Amino acid sequence: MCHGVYIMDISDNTIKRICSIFGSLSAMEKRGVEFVSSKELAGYIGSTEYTVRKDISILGVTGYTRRGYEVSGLKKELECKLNLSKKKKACIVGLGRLGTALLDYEKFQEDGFEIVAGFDCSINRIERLNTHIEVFQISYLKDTIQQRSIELGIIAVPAKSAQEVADDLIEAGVKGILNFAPVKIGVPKHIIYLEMDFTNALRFIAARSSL
Amino acid sequence: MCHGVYIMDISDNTIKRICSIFGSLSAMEKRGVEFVSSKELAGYIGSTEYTVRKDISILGVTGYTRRGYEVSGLKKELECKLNLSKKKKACIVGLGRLGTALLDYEKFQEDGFEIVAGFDCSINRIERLNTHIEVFQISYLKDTIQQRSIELGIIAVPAKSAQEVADDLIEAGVKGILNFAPVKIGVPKHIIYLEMDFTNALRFIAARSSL
DNA sequence: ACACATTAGTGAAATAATTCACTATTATAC
DNA sequence: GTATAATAGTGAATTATTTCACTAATGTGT
Ligand SMILES: NC(=O)c1ccc[n+]([C@@H]2O[C@H](COP(=O)([O-])OP(=O)(O)OC[C@H]3O[C@@H](n4cnc5c(N)ncnc54)[C@H](O)[C@@H]3O)[C@@H](O)[C@H]2O)c1
Ligand SMILES: NC(=O)c1ccc[n+]([C@@H]2O[C@H](COP(=O)([O-])OP(=O)(O)OC[C@H]3O[C@@H](n4cnc5c(N)ncnc54)[C@H](O)[C@@H]3O)[C@@H](O)[C@H]2O)c1
Repeated sequence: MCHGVYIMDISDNTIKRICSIFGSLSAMEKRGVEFVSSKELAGYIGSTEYTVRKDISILGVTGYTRRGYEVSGLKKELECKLNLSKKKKACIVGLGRLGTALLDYEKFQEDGFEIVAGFDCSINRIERLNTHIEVFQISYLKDTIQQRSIELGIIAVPAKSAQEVADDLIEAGVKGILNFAPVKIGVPKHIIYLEMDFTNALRFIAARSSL
Repeated sequence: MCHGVYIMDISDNTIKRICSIFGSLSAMEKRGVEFVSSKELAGYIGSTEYTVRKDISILGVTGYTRRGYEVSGLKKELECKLNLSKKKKACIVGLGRLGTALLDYEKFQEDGFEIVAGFDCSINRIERLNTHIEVFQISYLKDTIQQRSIELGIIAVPAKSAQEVADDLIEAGVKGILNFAPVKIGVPKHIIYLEMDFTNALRFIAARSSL
């Protein structure tokens, strides 16, 4: 952690918005933008200027009156507060359609997430894969995670195997899990867990738009 | 809409939880489970029994004392209230690694979302695709959406094209958009919009676990 | 130099969401 | 049949979050 801020006291909503802000800042930095106001940031992330200012001030970061926030300065501060400066190693379990799409997605790398291994239970599938990431049979999961100090596990196996895979990942020592299988996985409190359920997303859109 | 409930007055949080509950109920129904308590449901979706009961009662659905909710009954009620009973037609724009993974994902079909078309700007790519879904060059987007009454658009193009694609989808008449490009798209108020940003998800996990 | 407009910072107010506390009901055990 | 325990339903209390209202600072135009 950086200094002065107890990130565990900050709400999930704030952390999620700060992550979005961070993404917007990266894009702006690339475009050479120097300053950005809370109002503009709010537009980029779909929030309000009040909330953006409060979120940023919760992290103890300040801007400049009449100019807003200095883009690369704010980005560095957020990086530090959110502990995003260090590259993080991740692995993907389940190298089917979705898993292989994720495997070679370059943007993870750009954003500091390095996919250093892929796992699948099917030797056939592994042998047929054409990727520059190293892929292993699932039985090597624990050893590989420990040898390479992999901290993040991404689950892309069928729902019925997801819990089992998660248990193995946790036993091997990952600190966080991103789950793409459409099922809620149980994890101990010290493991950070997030689910991306595309079907639920479509349901939400359908419900809200009363199709 | 069903009757008696004004879905637009219900909070996003409640709708999202109800969507998750719906997913859990589908799984339970398949396993032949007959009754489920608010406590169990809370466990499945990662919430509390109080919140689950309140959410369900907001929709005007009731359970049975000492037994909980009747699984298939509750599922039918939610289906009706959330307007999930009718099959919804969707299309995918951008048939790269992610788009093609989504294209043939059978579970969408099972859950009432029918992918009826795919679009890409690259003729080469389209010709090389091996799928049972019909795929088109992007210039056919508007006509196809209108002829087939497609109501949902799924965006899987690079970030820099996402806004343009969204504008075309909206002009063609979709009611909702699910965006996988890591950029916030601006849409008019009557369009339901949801973003799935995997990088932000990883950032959240990294921040929370202080890797 | 001065007035004005813009913008961050922030405590207070308002709003929203969750949790609690309690009631009523009913299945189960004895 | 009665006691008990489990569970939904729900208004009230609590807690969390967002929005507002105001201050202070400072860049811009005249
Ligand atoms: N394909 C999509 O677009 C999509 C969309 C939404 C959700 N999902 C979810 O993502 C997950 C993967 O989907 P997919 O379409 O890639 O499926 P898939 O069947 O193409 O691939 C699954 C892979 O997991 C491997 N696997 C199965 N059990 C395993 C285990 N115990 N350990 C290691 N590997 C194992 C299989 O060999 C296979 O390669 C599923 O849970 C699915 O519901 C996929
Ligand atoms: N691959 C992943 O695992 C992954 C993960 C997270 C996010 N994403 C996001 O999803 C999107 C797609 O990723 P991908 O890896 O599949 O990329 P990709 O480059 O493999 O595919 C993009 C496809 O979009 C097509 N395309 C480009 N511009 C278009 C336009 N204007 N109209 C129609 N088609 C167009 C291209 O021809 C290509 O087929 C990107 O925004 C990416 O950031 C992908």
